[in-house]
Amino acid sequence: MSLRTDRKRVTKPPGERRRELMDAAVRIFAEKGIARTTVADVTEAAGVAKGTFYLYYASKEHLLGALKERLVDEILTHATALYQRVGREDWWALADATVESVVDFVLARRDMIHIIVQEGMTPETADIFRECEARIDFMYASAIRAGMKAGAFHVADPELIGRLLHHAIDGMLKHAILYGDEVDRPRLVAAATELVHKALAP
Amino acid sequence: MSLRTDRKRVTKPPGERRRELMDAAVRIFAEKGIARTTVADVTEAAGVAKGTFYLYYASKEHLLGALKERLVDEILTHATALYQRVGREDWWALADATVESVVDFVLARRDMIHIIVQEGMTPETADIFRECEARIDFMYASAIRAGMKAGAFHVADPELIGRLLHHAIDGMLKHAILYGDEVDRPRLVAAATELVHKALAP
Amino acid sequence: MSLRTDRKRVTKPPGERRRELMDAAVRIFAEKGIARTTVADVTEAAGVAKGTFYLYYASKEHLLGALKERLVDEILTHATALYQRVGREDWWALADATVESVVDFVLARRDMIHIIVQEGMTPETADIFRECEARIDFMYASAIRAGMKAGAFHVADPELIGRLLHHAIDGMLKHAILYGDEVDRPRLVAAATELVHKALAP
Amino acid sequence: MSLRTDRKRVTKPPGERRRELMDAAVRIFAEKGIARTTVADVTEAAGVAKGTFYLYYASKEHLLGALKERLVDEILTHATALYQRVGREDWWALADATVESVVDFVLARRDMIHIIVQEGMTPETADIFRECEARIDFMYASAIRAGMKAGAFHVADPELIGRLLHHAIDGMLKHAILYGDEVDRPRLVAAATELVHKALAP
DNA sequence: GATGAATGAGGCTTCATTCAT
DNA sequence: CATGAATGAAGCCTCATTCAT
Repeated sequence: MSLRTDRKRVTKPPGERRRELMDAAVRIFAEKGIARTTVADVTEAAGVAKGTFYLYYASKEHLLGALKERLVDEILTHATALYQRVGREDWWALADATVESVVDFVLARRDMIHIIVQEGMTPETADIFRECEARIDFMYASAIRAGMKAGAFHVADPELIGRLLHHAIDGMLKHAILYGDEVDRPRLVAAATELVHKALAP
Repeated sequence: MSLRTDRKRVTKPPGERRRELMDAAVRIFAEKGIARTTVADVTEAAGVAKGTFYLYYASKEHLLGALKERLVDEILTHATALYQRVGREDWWALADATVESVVDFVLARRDMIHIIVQEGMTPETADIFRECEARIDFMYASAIRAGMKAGAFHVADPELIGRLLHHAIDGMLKHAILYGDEVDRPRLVAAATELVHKALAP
Repeated sequence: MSLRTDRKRVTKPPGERRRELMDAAVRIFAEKGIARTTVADVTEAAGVAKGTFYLYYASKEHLLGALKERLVDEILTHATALYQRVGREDWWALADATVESVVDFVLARRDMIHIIVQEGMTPETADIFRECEARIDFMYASAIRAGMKAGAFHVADPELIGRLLHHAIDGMLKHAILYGDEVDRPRLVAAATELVHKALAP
Repeated sequence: MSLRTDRKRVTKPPGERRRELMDAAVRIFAEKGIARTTVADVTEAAGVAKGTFYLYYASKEHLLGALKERLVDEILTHATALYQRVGREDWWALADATVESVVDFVLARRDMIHIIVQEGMTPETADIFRECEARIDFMYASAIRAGMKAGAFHVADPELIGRLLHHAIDGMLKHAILYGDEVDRPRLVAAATELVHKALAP
């Protein structure tokens, strides 16, 4: 009945092992919750011995921190790429592209988002997210302001409208992920686009 | 000879004890997180002995369940009250009142919302929230549809727009609660109202 | 084959439990060494559950600290009692009594001394022993000086001679305890007394 | 790509490697205690990889054994050299020389003595020390007896007096080493010599 | 009902030792 | 010979839960 793989002792480059542990952790954390996941669960899923975990992370908490940082990096990279396009193309096309891009970005990271939504915010790690959100809010606000200057958009409070729209889409997706709902992407994109258009239209 | 607080052995009506435990739990959970809060922390905050806890709740998990149920009840009561007003008064006034009402409802429950946002969603308790959200979504969608029928509103996808608007405001508030931000209520209400108006306007 | 006592849940006064844990610890530590003794060993010997240990001591290290403090207290009490007699009785009789008394004191605490000799000095706990030894050295030196003033003793360096004599007897006893040797008390007392007499004689 | 010290793969004669490991171990053991020192600490201090350790010692325990044996060998060599002089020179000069020689021997091995005093006596290794001490005690006793036969010394119990004097000086030094005290060598030698003279004088 | 000492399962972490390179 | 990533047994400690008073 033993599932013990009778592991062969395999040495891998540190980067790869790290990634394997991270990926295994994301999978298991999303599946059963962080609190209910033991380090043993993670290492088993990653196919390594329990001790190996501590070669790469000082504790479960540290692994979580690394996961969050990775997500934050990806978010910022993604957001920055979109932000670069501001002013270089049609304002409404960019708005539409942003909606779609955000939807796809989040859906491509269901597990990780699930973790965050489920129980991800300890006082210690809240900071990196707050910082991340602040930067994104700034980009949204700046983009809206630029669009207003160009005469394309008009809103009374660019900053808050940006954040409200952000939360609208984000909240929708997180809700679906949290409850394991199927997402009707085209319909969601259509509705979100409608909302954004109406919100930004002069 | 005990060095502990020489607690008096006080008998209280079950309802009151229950409420005391719940309130203490909400306070402490919000403060240091559910996982990091022990049953002893809760009973200490409630001013009772550890064993007393188990006279009222079968487990820490059950207390959490009770807390969530209480919140869900309040949410539904609140939403239902608003929903009763549909069709009986001016559509835009009702929309505005709803925005304000939701904002106040959430802000009045910072601690409990903090708990939920932070780490409150276990697979077991997800169901009651999903159910709750579903009902609310239904009310929003119904109200919007009614408003459309009355010629006041116009949207392409009442259901999704309702949910998007809901998440816009909700997400905004949760974000503030999670990061302990001060909320500029008038400004938030103004921006949210602007968004709702634009979104529902024909 | 199970030796599990199927422990009855017994509540005892804190002082008694503490003492039981201490006594069990001294026994086991002396028997198999501190490093090789686990908390489980101690609790088993004390007839309590593992968790009970932590109701009384924060860690194995803390228990050790408490044991050492207890020993230091006993040593100082004993030394002080002897020191009170200085000047009130015959100088040589007091010297003889001191020798005997020290021998008996140490032999009555074989286990605890064993622990100390074996591996008892961590940087953290060294301080309380250094302090203890300093006080005792002071008493010996003072007593010898007093005896000199009274014309009974004569030594060139009262302080160092006091310490040398102290170490002579102490080292002898610790050696015997460490190696589990039988101690021929009368012979040891006779030899030590001879040494002390010759050392202090004018 | 490694972030570690890029150690060169150096092959050294076994004797040298052994000595390097021993010396590193003595240094680190004395510094932080045996229990708190890991094999990794030792190899790091010795500038070799962890695995290399096991090419030279079967276990941490074995290294400790080797260390102790080395000390015991040195002690016996030293003691034997002194013992050879018995009967060939002035009795009191030899006594004085012995005192000085012992003081210097111990002080030259502070670290190793520290290790022994601190926590070095396991049931397994106690034997080699007991044997060592027995031989030394025998030499002292024999020397004193010879001195008595020659009319130079007089004591009632040569064996015990020898051991007491031995412990007097030894204990003094160990105490200083254990607590990191500075040793006033001339004063200590003077006092110890005084004691020895008085003790052995007829 | 109320208490809080006692319990012990279970998770975290360390580190001596192994072994593929 | 030398390396150091990998292993996993072993121990520490926490804390939800029980139960004798």
